[in-house]
Amino acid sequence: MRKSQEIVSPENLDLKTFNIFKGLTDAELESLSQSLVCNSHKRGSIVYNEGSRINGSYIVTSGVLKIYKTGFDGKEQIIRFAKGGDLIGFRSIVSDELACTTAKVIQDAVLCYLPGDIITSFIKGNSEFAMSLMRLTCRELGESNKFLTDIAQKTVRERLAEVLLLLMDTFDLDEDHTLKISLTREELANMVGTATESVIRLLSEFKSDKLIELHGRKIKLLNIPKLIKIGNVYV
Amino acid sequence: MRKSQEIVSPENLDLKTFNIFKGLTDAELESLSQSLVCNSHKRGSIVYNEGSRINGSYIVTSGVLKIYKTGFDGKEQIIRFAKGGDLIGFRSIVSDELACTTAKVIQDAVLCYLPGDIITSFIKGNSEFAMSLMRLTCRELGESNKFLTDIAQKTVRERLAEVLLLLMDTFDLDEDHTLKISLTREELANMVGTATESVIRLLSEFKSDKLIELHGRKIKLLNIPKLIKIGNVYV
DNA sequence: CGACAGATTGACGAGAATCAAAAATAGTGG
DNA sequence: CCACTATTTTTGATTCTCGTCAATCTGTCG
Repeated sequence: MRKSQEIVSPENLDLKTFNIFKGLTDAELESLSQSLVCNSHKRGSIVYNEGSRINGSYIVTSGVLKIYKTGFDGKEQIIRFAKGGDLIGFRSIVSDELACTTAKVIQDAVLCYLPGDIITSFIKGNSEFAMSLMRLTCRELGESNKFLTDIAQKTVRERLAEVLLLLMDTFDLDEDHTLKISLTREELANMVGTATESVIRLLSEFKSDKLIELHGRKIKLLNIPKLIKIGNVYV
Repeated sequence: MRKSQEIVSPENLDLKTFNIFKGLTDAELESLSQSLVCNSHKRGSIVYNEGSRINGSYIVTSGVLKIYKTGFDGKEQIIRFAKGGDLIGFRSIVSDELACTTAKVIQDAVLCYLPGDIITSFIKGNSEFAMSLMRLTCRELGESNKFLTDIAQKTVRERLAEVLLLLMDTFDLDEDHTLKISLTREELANMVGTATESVIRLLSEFKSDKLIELHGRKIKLLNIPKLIKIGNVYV
């Protein structure tokens, strides 16, 4: 089973298109592109593991990854997804701790490795970069706290509706209102924080209520306002 | 009912003792102490409200605050506590968003206000400060993700044991193994993410099992290893 | 003393987890 | 491209944790 690790040339990569690098000078961008090593990773491959030491970060140029924690009984809790344009793994670099999540490819991806030293040197040398990285982290923290409250207080039904809407925001719908991302029922359950069977039952309830349509792993959203109402999602 | 807002002179405040300010130069510390306005806040007073715009941050010099989010049905979810030495409210400054939590005093506190501009200027001007603020945020993010997973996967019983241990780590025990912090049953429930009655029932179960002793709001930990086991808390 | 917030206990039901088994689908190798 | 296997999805039955409601009790404070 050949997985991941086919080198991709980073030359044709326009770093300026990555929001996070907007603040870098031309010289810094040059040194950045020198240090980048880009690889393609197949679905299923693990980029880094919870508990391991990470010495660098990865820029996602294409594909999708799930970032999750493993509970003490082995169940995964998906914290978020990463897609093209996202930077992953820098938390551990900055906080100087072991990785607190696992990053796994769920749609074939091209990732560019970025040594930790470069990140720290950019943070130290370029305050605008530092500020935007910090802004990113703070927003993520806000998200995480919101999600924490939802899981603690909302029912599974509410959370599932909310997750569908979240997936819509993150990955968009195609022309016919179908979520562009395909997840297994188990992955959905691991986002919602419930059992796979509960997700299945609720999805088919939503289907009978004409809120969604199911075609294998593809989910079509028929009635978004109602989903918003069910999920108690504001703004 | 006179609440909060008694001015306290900040002169006798040694900023160097605050970890977060370790990286600042003497000049910066000087300008910092010029800008500080310190007030005492009584139990029950709210420092800032979820959804409001914050223009500055607060250093906690003494006392305890709870930082919480309010769910759509009005129930509080406690995210964390802040005590002497902590900096609160800077997340919104950095991310340039409205406050995503409420900060409420639960033990009379002295707080020093710190204008947002100063924080941003320190971040921009002092890379060591930027780095340590970022480290703080990243650690908090790690915590939040861990807590998220726990709430999603652990039972109320496990979470209550874990919360008792967390309170031990955060606020210490006094000589006779009693938690130094006193919380209402409702506050405990809002940490654990459950109903008040459930906390009460489980606490009295723990008591019958000789794991804890209850004296009003004071909780004495009798069998910490067992609590660790129940809570599935590692390291 | 009376009022009030917080704590406690009991009864009950709903929501969700678990277990088991069958059906459908995807992935694999020849 | 087909057949075979493994994985995923689905459904049903059952159990049980936990939330809700209601009533009582306790302690505090003016």
